[in-house]
Amino acid sequence: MIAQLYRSLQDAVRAAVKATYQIELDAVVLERPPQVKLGDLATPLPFELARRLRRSPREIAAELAAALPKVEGVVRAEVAGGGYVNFVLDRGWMFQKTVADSRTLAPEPPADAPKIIVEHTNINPNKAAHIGHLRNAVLGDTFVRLLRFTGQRVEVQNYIDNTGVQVADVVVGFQHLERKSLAEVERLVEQTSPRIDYLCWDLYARVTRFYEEDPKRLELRAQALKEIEDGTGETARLAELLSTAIVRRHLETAQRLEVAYDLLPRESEILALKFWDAAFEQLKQRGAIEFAQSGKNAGCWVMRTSEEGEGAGDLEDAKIIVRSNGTVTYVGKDIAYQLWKFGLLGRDFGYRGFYTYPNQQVVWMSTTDGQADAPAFGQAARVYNVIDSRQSYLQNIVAGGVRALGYEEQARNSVHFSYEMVALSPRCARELGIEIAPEDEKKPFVEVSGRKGQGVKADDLLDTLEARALEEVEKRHPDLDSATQRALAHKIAVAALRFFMLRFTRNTIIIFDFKEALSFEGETGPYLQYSVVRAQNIFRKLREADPNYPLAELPERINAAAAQQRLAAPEGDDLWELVLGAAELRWLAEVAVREQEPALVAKWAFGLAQRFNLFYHTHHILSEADAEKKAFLLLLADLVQRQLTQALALLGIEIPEKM
RNA sequence: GGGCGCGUAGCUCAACGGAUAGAGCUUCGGACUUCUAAUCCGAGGGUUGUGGGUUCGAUUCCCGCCGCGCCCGCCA
Repeated sequence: MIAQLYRSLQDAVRAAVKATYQIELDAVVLERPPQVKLGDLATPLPFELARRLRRSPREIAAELAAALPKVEGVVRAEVAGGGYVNFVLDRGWMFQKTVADSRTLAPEPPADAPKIIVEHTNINPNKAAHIGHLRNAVLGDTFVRLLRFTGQRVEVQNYIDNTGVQVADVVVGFQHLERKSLAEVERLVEQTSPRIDYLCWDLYARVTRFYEEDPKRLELRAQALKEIEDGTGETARLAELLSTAIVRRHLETAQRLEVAYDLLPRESEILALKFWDAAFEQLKQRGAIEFAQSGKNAGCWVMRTSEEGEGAGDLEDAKIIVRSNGTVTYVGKDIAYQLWKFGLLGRDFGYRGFYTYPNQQVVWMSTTDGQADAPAFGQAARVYNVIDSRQSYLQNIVAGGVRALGYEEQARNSVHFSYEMVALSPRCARELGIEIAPEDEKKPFVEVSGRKGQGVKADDLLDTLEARALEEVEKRHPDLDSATQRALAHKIAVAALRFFMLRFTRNTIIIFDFKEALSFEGETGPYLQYSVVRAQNIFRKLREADPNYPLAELPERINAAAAQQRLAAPEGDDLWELVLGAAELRWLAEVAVREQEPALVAKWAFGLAQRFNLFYHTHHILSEADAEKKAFLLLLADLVQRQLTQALALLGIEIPEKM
């Protein structure tokens, strides 16, 4: 609700400044005063104007307050502190508007609205998903939810590198370490214990050691890679079998966490459908890449890394796109893929339905031929690539490639949604039995490494969380049947995990530690769920005690004047802060999208839950004797419950029926 | 060597250039016959790495230094 009010207030301040001082402002800073007593919104603008006008900030603040045009919802503007203008909102009006807003669904975007593609997860299909992948998937999925909530049309892609060296490595493992035939691996893929992604987790680490023992064995990898890229023959079949089976496991893991995708584009189709050839032609024609005649990059096609202009980038520092043996690098394929996302490649994948979620939503996968009834993919107006910050150099090259082709707008809309990695705390590494190399002894953390098999597997962590949650549920609800208990424990575990991944801002390295990740108390997902469950319990008890209580009539019954009476300062300050918090949801979601920072939503939701818990302790609603006050408190609890439930849905957290 | 990032309470983290730098955890003390305590209240905790600069105002912007991390491959 507060979003429109922010905007109209900013416009009003801008108008007042223009009318009074003939100054055009582009942005007006609005903030929350430190205490609600001082007002509900404030601008420090007079300080800034004081310099330009050579007058005291307080004088200017007074003039601005007087010159402010009428803004609906704002009762008055006043001078505060050394020169702030503080705004006081109409509490009753805000309450009524927020209640109405919380009961209104945002309209679906039209089918031809500009499309946003979010690419996330992108786990190599050669091993189980680990906590690093989890941060990527949870950040990406939450961002998708935020985009959709703010009215955007979104397509979610999870790129599958099914023909790369990592898949080649496990293929080498099966062929040369395990000495398994294709038929034998087919049986392994079907079995549930050990599941194939776990089995490959260990095998991948063994293959790494196998190479280290004798580097000549890397020739086996090169040979396997060549056969996989070629796409025919037994080795390619084995790679296809393994990668597809592991992708299925990854989808199931993601599904446990409420993470879903629309499309799985695969590298095998990028190769088979000659996406690179199309991109290569464009890059050569527009001079975006150059053939190095001499120097260390002789025989390669390279792209200059610095922008045009005087530096112009040295050919020696340029990034190799095509090797001297004529094969394309990973970045080259990535440029082709990026061009395809914007509909700039002039080619398309075929598509087939690959996996169906319980809600009947289909995940599509790229193929060479494809189904006629497939939806239209790609053709995005903007692309977010959710990839950790270690790849920012390569992401810059991808966007640079798009720009070098003359697609300036698409280059600007190629966004690297960057975040820091998840690492293991030294204690955690010890608990996992990871040997720490002597030179790494003093490091503050241990990097997760799929190659070395060092890390916490996503499903293991979720299993542990579910077991912990189940203990708590059994303790509190011994009467419930086992299936119900498990369902509750699952929701709580997901909340703990997703919130843990979201409470850190993007550029904070998460140093993973079991003690913190397994907590259900304090700043955690279960705390938030518990707050909502408490609100729900009030209404459940009310229905039990008084089935005919006219809940549906409350929004009509509590008009602005009635709400104002309850919220009036100073007695109503605490309740008003709760209303103000609840009103911020949509505004906050917009900020989180603009800043690409899902943690803002997590922090905000936690703050609102804290205020609600305090409210819950302070006001015992059901025993309230004053019927009108009780009605108001009920509607307020209902409002907060709705907004918190919505906020948690944005974080991918569901509300258990009981806790 | 070059590029990017980080350094805030004992620990883990917040804080669009604004008012008294805030949370959680930990520690200590208190609140359950109640809408279930996965909760709440109170206390303790800070030279925001360091030295300068810009500014009415700096945790935030700029520069130097110290410490730490990541990236810089004809790997992906």
